[in-house]
Amino acid sequence: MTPQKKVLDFIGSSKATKTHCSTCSLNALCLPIALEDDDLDTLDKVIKRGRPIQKGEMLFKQGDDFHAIYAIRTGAIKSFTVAPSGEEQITGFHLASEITGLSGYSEDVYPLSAKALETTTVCELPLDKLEVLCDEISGLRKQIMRNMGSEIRQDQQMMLQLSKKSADERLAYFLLELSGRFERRGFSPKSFRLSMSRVDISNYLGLAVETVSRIFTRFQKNELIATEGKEITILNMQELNSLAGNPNLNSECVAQHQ
Amino acid sequence: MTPQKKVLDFIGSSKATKTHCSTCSLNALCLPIALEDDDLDTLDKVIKRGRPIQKGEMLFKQGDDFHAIYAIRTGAIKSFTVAPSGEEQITGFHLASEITGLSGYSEDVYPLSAKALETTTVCELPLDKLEVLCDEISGLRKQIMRNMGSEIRQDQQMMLQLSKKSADERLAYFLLELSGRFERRGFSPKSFRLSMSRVDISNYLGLAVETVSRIFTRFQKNELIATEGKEITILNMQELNSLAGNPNLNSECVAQHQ
DNA sequence: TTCGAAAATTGACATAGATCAATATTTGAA
DNA sequence: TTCAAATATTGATCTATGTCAATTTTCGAA
Repeated sequence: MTPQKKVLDFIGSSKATKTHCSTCSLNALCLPIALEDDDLDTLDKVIKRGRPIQKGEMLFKQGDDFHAIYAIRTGAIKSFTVAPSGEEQITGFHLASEITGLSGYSEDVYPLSAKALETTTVCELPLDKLEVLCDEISGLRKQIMRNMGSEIRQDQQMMLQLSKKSADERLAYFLLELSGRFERRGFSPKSFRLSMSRVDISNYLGLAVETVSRIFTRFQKNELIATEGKEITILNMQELNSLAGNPNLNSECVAQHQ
Repeated sequence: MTPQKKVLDFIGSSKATKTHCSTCSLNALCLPIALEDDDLDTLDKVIKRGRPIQKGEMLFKQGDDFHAIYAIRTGAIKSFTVAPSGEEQITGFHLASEITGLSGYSEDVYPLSAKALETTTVCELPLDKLEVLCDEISGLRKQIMRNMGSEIRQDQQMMLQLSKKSADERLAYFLLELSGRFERRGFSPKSFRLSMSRVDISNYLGLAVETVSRIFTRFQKNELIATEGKEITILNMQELNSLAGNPNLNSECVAQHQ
């Protein structure tokens, strides 16, 4: 595995750091190329590090001019579209180290809004500067396209969940998917913070709040998970996985014939 | 509105044509820049125009190496993922003039399969050549990213449909969305070919075949649509629109206070 | 043109999860 | 610390749509 420079580590620091990651996170802006120091400096000049965004504040709004993409340094945000009828649909949650705003590429305005779920700090990558950089640094272009590809893949995965899976399967999938993202960020996949409300979760999963709440309690009764405030602990990963319809995802040694 | 060169018109012909389109289709590779003749020649050398693909044949398969994106010249294809559990989920239909295979950018293999719904001809744009071209022609890169952005937007729209809308609303939305795509291709939005089966439609919309079938008959009884073989005619666009939850989408003159 | 298989339609019934309603718990501002 | 508002949980129904089953229609090969 080629060492990869994590641009986000760089973005996160005021000076260029040269951390490497062995596996590339689905959504992080990991570059499969080594950036020259010059390029790092250029990038540094381009990045805007703004004030923290408070819980409930908007990062950008549906219909705003598409002027930047954002790398999240700390915190979490939710993205959602609002239909002409007024219905809101949460299209995704973004955690630290992930990129948001990419769908703006569709037509020069953001087709969705992004709101902070907790106090959040971001790096703004202004589009005009990024455009120039993309032409200069071919690897950067590739990596942004890779990120967009991942978002497409993730959304299509979600379509499958929404159209084919039961409520139990959806919640199990949701928790495991989150868990995996924390793991890739180097945190424990067993215990993490659920910064979104039950309403947000139910909206995202296409279920009623009551249904989600009921399943949470049942999962706890069955000792699949434990919750304490916003913290959640996954007690039985194996079982949760099979519930989610992934017979043996995280199992290292479930050897079976055939 | 700036005249835009339709690369697909070019791709469709053996010699460079210079057609323009006034409005840019959501998914077509319309360039908002004018290509130089040199660039057109370069592009011409890159494009592979293969044998027609017969109904039921695969264009590419989930897990195949990501080596090309495809512009559809004639015909129609469906894209679908198959979950570890074996369930299939159709993630989209692609008609002539649209681009498919973009989600391959996520991780060097196609995360989904594409199968022809009828005899289909495509232009293959090999990735390696395209990469080089993207570096040379900045507008090309932008346009491909725009296409990816549109796909994200479309998928997220679909998430809303799948998680919030009733069966009636979904089918109405589906028909209108298709209609719109035909219109943008310069065909009648009122009468077009439904090349996908009821099973395909139901799978895509997250419904049972029986439900879709029932709604088709009901829509016909209510004189919203008429079908004859694979041809469908939209009789009452207005009503269908309000059913789909878009109170006044195509209405030019539904002026209302507020 | 005919025939068998695949696709579509229609009907009867079952159920997962929505909805409505009441209560409990958490949060955060004073 | 206290209290009101927001959020979450639990219970009792109701319903849209899935499932199973039986025709009917369409399609494509011989």
